Amino acid sequence: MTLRPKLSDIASSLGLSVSTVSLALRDSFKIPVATRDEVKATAARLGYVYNRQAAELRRGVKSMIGVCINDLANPVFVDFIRHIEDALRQHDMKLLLWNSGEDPAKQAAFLTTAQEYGAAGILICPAEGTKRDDVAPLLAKGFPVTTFSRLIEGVGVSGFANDDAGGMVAAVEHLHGLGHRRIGWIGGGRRTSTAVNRLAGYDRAVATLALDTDPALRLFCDTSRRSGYLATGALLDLPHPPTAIVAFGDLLAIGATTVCRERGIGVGAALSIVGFDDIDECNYASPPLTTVAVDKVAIARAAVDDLLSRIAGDAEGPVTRLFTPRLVVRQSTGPGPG
Amino acid sequence: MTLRPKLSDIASSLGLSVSTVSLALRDSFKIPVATRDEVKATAARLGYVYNRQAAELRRGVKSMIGVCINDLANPVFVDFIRHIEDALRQHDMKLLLWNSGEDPAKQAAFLTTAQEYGAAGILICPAEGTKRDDVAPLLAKGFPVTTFSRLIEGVGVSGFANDDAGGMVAAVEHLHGLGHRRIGWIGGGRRTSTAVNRLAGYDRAVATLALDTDPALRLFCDTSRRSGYLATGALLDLPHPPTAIVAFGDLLAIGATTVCRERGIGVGAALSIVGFDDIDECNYASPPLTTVAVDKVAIARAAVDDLLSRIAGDAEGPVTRLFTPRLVVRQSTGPGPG
DNA sequence: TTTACGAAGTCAAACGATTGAATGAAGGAA
DNA sequence: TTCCTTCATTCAATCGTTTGACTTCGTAAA
Repeated sequence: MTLRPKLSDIASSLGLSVSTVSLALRDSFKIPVATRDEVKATAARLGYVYNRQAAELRRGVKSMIGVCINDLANPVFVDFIRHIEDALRQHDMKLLLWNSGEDPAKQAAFLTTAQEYGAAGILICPAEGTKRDDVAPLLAKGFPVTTFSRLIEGVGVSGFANDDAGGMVAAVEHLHGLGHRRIGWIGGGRRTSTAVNRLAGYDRAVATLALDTDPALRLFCDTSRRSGYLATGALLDLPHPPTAIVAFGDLLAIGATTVCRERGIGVGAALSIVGFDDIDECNYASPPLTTVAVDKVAIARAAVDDLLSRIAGDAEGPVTRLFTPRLVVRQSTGPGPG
Repeated sequence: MTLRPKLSDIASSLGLSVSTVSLALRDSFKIPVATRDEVKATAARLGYVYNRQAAELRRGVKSMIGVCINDLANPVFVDFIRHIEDALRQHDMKLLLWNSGEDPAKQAAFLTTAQEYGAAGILICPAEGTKRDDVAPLLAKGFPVTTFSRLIEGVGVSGFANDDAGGMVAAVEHLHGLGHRRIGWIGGGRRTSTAVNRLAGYDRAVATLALDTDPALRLFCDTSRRSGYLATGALLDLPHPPTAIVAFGDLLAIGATTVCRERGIGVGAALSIVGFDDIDECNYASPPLTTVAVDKVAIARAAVDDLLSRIAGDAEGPVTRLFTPRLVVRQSTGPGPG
C-alpha cells in the first residue's frame, strides 16, 4: 500500500519544481508543451490523483453542491435528484446527498455539514415544519441556498415549485366535469407548502364548484402507499362515501387503487381516483392513474440555475417561481353517479 | 455578505491564539473549561463553521464515502442507498452520491472524482461491463473499494450480494410445484453478475426439473417496467406461450402484469408471474406480486462494515459473501394448467 | 559591448486547521 | 532565594496546491 503520490513526488522524479508540475498539469501556457507532456506522463505512471481538498483550500473555489431531500422512498424526490444531478453534471459540480427523513434536526445538521465540507451552496426540499429561522442565518451570511419542490414561507430564499393549488383545482374540476359532487381528499395536512397548497386548491375548487363540503371527506396522513390504502379504506367506510378521491400524491393514489381492488370496487367506475406528481409507476398502476404531472425537469433545472448564479454572485434578490402542471387523464377517473 | 469566520477571527476577537481556540473547540483537556466555554460562545456568536477540508488536509483523516449506483430510477438501488446511508450515519460518515447510469466511463470518472474529493473509500454497484482492470489499479494502490449487490468477476475486491442463482431456483421450483412446465424468462442477459446468476439459476432449475427448454422462452431486455411490458407481450404472442414467467426484477414483473391486464389475461390464473428484489411496490401491484426478497438491509450493512474495516486498515484479504433470499408468495402465482 | 527581452522555471507565501514542543507565570518545597 | 512543577497558553511546522514575483540564461537588438 503505497502512499498517495503528490505533486512533489512527480517533481522530484523529474528534477523539476512543484510549481512547474502544478502549472503543467493545469496546462498553463507558461510551460512548454514538451514539459507538460512529460509531467503528465509521469503523473499517470505514478498514479497521481489530484487533491481537490488542498486545491480548493488554496484557491477558495468550491465544486460541490449539497442536496437535501426528505424521503428517498418516494419516487418523486428521486426523480428530482436525477434531474438535479443531470443539471449539475453539465456544470461539473458534484452532489453531496442527504436524506432528512422529514426531520428538521437532521436537516439542520446537513446545513452545517454541507458548509463544513466546503459545499458551494445548498439545494433543499425543506422538511416538514422548516421555519424561517432554520435557514435565515445561512442567508444572512450570504451562503447560497435554493429550495425546490417546496417553498419556505416568508424567507428571502429562492424557491422553485409546482403550482400545487392550481394543479389540484384542475384535478377537482376534471372530476366535477365528469359529474362527481362528493370528492374526498387524502394526504398531507399543513406541514409543507406542497400539502398546504394542494389542500388549498382542493378547498377552493370544492367551494367554487359548490361540491359537498363534508369535513369527513378530508383525511390527513403521510404520503406512502400504505397510508393511501388505509385512508381510502376509511373513506369508503363512511356512511356516505365519496364517489371520487383526490390524493396528495401518486403513492397515496396507488394505495387507494389497491384497497379498491381488494373490495371489488371498480376504479374509474364506482370510484374515481386522481393522483399528483406523475411518477413512472402511474402508467403501470391498475388502472393507469389519472394524475397531475409536475414538471420536475424544469423545476430541477431552474433551481440549479438559480443556485449556480447565486454562487457566481450574479443573482439579485430571491426568486420564487411556480411551474404550471398538466393534468394527465388516464383510466382511474370516469363518469360520476347519475 | 460577510466572509466566513475562521479560527483566527475567534482568536483575535478574544485575544487568544489560534491554537487555543482550536483546542478549545475540540474540547481538549489542556484548556480550562471556562476558556472553552468562552471560545465556544464566541464561535457561535460569530457564526463559525468548521472547515473540514482544511482540517482533513492537516490531519490526514477522511470522513466521506463515495457511493456509486447505476440507476436511480430503480427502487432497488434506492433501497440500497437508504440502508447504506443509515449504516454510514452511525459511523458519522457522509455520502457522496454518483449515478453511473450503467456507463463504465461515468463510473470510472467517479472512481477518480471520489478520490480527488478525499473519500475514504468507495462503495460501488458495478456498472454493466465493469472489468477487472477498472478497479484493479485502485486496489493496487490500497484504496478501499467494496461492491454491493453485484460482484466483479475475478478481482480481489470485496463483494456482498444476494444469492441470485439460488433465489431464481427457488422461484422456478415454486412455479414447478404449482404445476407449471413452460416457464418464460424476461430480463438481463450476461452483463452483470446479477443477471448472469439469476439466469443461471433459471437455466439450472429448468434443466433439473426437466421443464420446457424452448429458447424462445428467454427474452433479454433491460430492467424497466416498460421492458417488462414489451417483453411479456412478445412472450404472450408466441405460438405456444409460457404459462408462467420469472422476471429478472420486480419492475419487469410489474410491467408484465400491466400487459396481462390490458389483454384480459388473469395474473396468478392464466399466467403466473414472479418478480425479484421485493420492492415496496410489489405489495400494491395488481395482483400483489410473488417475488424473491433480497435482504437489502443485511447486504448494505455488511458492505459498509467491510469498507469501514478496510479503511481502518484492519481487514485481511477481500471477502465475498452471498445472502440468502426468501421467496415471498403473494397472488401473482397460481396453479398451472392441467 | 551593453541592454533588453522572452522563455523556462523556481521561490515562497498563502489557504485554515492541527499538534508536539516550547514558553511564561504562579505556586510550592527545600 | 533557588529549583521544580503545574497550568495556561503560544510557537511554528505541517498537510498538498496555487500563484504573483522573481531568477537565470540565451539570444537579439542597439
